[in-house]
Amino acid sequence: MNIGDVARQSGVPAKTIRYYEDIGLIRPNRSENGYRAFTENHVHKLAFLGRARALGFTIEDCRTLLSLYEDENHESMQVKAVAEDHLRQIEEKIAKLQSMRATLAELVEKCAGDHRPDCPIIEDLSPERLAK
Amino acid sequence: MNIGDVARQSGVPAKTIRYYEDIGLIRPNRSENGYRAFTENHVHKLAFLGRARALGFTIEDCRTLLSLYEDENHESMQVKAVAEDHLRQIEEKIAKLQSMRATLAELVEKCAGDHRPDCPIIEDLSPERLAK
DNA sequence: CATTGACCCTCCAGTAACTGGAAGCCTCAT
DNA sequence: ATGAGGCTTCCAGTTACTGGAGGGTCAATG
Repeated sequence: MNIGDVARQSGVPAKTIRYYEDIGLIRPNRSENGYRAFTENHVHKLAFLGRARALGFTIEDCRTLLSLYEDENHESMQVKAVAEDHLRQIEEKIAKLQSMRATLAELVEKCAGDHRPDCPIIEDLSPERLAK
Repeated sequence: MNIGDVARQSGVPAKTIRYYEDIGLIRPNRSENGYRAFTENHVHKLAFLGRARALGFTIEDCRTLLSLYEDENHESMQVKAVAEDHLRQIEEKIAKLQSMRATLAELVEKCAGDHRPDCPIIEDLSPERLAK
């Protein structure tokens, strides 16, 4: 199978597939003409990667998950550990963003948004406000 | 004032201050010895930048906000527009992360996390599940 | 007066995960 | 044989810094 077919079937862009080969996530063979030659298994792996990436796992996480996916004797606790760790990081990010949102939403609401210069947003960012 | 003092006073690391000069966010003078020479105004600007970055504004947003901050005749609607846009993007990110969290939390909960290989997380990521 | 330690300087490289684009084969159909 | 796609490699750019090497400067001390 050529890269285009694999891209269509897995949902992973050809460019990204080449990149994944570069960093050693997949290792397709080569045809005589120099084209990458993929198997069904590669399609599976790439779909797996696409799904994992969509869940926000890092490439390094993906590398780990992929090796567990391929390992018949993996223990579910290994997988769970990776996922739990990732979940924690997502929750941290959410918390940080929510705090930003709260501040921003408040400032935006207080700002008249008219032709005058007075603006609580700028004031909040300004250090002079501390001196007042 | 030297960069170290400014870093302490503004809370922005020296390394970052140099970077901000590189990309034209601030323009300190130079002393005869080649050291950057900062004024109080630079400290204000850097503190402003630090605050804006903490709220998640991009550097380009910061550039805009800084110029509005410096412009006596700015209109609050200009500021509000930038902030609203940013707020929208934050909300999008939150939504995306929350959706990831929901999926992940469910999978993590369902995973036994023991020595057996069976794992709903891996299964969810696997494309074979589609064939079943 | 020389040295030491704390500052400061300028590059250069690396981070994460791609993405776009140029230049140039390969293949198949007309 | 020619033209449209598809494939190849390699280089550069994205975001916002951060770390480090190699090397001046300054103030105080022995």
